[in-house]
Amino acid sequence: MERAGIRDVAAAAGVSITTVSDALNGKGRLPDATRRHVREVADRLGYRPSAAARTLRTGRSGLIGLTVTTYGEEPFTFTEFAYFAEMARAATSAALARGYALVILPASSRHDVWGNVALDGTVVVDPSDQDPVVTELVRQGVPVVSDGRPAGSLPVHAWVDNDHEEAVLGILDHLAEAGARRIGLLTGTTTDTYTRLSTTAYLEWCERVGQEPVYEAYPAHDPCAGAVAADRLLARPDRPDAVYGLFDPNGTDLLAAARRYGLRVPDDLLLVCCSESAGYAGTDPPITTLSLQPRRIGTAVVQLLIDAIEGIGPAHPVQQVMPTELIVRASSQRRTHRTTVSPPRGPSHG
Amino acid sequence: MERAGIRDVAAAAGVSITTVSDALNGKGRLPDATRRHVREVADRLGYRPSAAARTLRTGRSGLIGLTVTTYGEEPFTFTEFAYFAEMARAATSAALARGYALVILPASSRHDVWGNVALDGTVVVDPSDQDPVVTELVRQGVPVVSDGRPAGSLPVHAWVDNDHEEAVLGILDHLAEAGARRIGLLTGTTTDTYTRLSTTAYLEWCERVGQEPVYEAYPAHDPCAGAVAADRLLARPDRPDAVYGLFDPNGTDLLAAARRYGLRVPDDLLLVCCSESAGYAGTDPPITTLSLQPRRIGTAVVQLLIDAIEGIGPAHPVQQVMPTELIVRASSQRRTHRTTVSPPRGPSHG
DNA sequence: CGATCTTGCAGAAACCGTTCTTCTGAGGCG
DNA sequence: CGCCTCAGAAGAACGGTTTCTGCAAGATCG
Repeated sequence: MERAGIRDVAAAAGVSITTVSDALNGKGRLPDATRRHVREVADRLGYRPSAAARTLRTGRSGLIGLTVTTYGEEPFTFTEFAYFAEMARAATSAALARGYALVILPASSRHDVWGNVALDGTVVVDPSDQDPVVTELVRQGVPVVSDGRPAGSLPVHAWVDNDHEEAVLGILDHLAEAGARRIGLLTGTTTDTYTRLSTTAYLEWCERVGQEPVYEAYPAHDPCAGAVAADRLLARPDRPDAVYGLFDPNGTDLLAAARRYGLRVPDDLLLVCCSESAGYAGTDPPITTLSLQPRRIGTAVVQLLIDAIEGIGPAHPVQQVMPTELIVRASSQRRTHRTTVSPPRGPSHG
Repeated sequence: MERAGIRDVAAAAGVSITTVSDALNGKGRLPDATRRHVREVADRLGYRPSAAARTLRTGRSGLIGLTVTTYGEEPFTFTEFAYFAEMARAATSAALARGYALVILPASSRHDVWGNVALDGTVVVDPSDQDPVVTELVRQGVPVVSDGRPAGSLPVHAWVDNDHEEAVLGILDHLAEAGARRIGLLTGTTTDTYTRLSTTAYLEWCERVGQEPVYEAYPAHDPCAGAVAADRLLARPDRPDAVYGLFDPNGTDLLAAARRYGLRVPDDLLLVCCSESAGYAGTDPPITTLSLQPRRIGTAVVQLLIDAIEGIGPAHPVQQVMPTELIVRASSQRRTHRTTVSPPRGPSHG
């Protein structure tokens, strides 16, 4: 039982190949009767046009790459895990809704894999400086949209990102309002834009309010290093009374470290971390998190990319900044029965 | 600047198209000098073979589908979230290592998307009974391997699954050993194989040890229903003194419910749930979880699928049962809070 | 020294749907 | 009645690669 081709349909319907193609794709000038007849015959034969042939002729594959920079062997790291999963999920939905499918392609994939897939465009998550793969793609004229500001002068067609400075400043203010007097930061040693922007925002805030910065940096892609860094931060002589952790696992890391030092959260230590994990609603105490809203980002990135592929919208670079969301939980709110220092600005949260 | 085709390379190198193809793919009978020359010219011209043309000719796209049954709009549900993300990650790595890329294609995708992608094979996660997409794929001769036993008589080429009965029995024994006298179950109302096998294993165990079953079932794909069901379970007159929850969020749901009823974990209530979330190491108390080891499953599924695509290995259905891993934490231990890692009773150690 | 093999490469078919061009009547219009 | 237009449909080119077949020229062998 051979797969039916367009010729088979043409022969069975008693028309030409052209007519079949036109009838099925709604093109050409054909009377409805012919159209219906051809469609019916095609159905009866179980005809499915060959995706490969169509791609070859039209130059469109309907495939979008989802590229993520890798550390070591894994497609994405532990720290980015929940973020990436959510973002990929939203991107998949958005792409599908417009008739495209997503191909997962880590930047460090074997070169032959990249060469073997016909991509109409690519989403790049957190492109590293001068990423050779991205550079090559752009050179070939493949539309590229990035999640996260492209580092350096990577010539992407558009990017979507959060306003990381704004987010950090908001959190620091929130902690200060809750009574924090020395806010520490758990940050990364990597040079990516997220880490860099967040850290400088922290340093600027410290300078503005006149607080000595208290931070520890660690290699964020190492799943064990976070716990050690959290410990170091709380072991310092100038121990902070509030900490913001830039990476997803920092919440549990800091909570565990606090327990080891006999610090009660939020009484002795206020805690916030950046995470998409719903688990932080169930820790004891629940931890306040900053959500980067990966779903909105994933959707936006795909829309922008498909617009670029289909030649819709502005021909030149688009930059879209998405809001973040602070999910306030017990870890960043002092108990009401406790004597609170009057907050530096604004009324305290009820 | 047009993209260079194989003809351009042939012309520039002063040889035939055949020679270029052979030289670049290491086939044919060519002296090394010619090979080198052609390669050099191809490099100079920036020649990249067209993936579409190659696919058309060879019938191989190098693309593997990753299909997941959907509830509502989303590609995968909240309950399966962490599992799926881990599994997809492992599958991606495994596929890439063998030169294939993964395409994410929910079973409910628009039909045109399925038709527009040339797939060499598909991984189906938890195929539902008589899934029309899978049936169609198999009919077309596309290799299909499933994660989870296929329901009904879905004719997949191979499947990989955990031994769910074994796992449940192991957990129940573990809880009984920790002192549980009435073990409850939080289960689902869905008819999928995982839920069905786990529940019947529970019922059998109850019968064997002479315990009256105490369980609550809820629609697992509803993110809110779990909390309600957990509450119901602990509100019963015959309240259990230990609970196993079949789904990922059950741990936090049960913990919250226990708090509401003033039950201490593990003193008054022992808790275990099936989850891949690392967050359960950081709750108070840390919760014992059963890991289905999605990474091993994702890897195995892809290996099996690619073997089938490439015609390696047994021509007929393979069934591979993977071990689970019980990560014992404080929530299921009454005495010392030592953390051990042990698989449930091995099948051959009887 | 002719027959057979091997080497090095070229030509052309095949893959299969889309699109561009052309052809044929039929009907409208002057 | 002849010319023009246009609906309707057919034919052929096209896209880029792989692969099968073929052909000369030199090497080997009996």
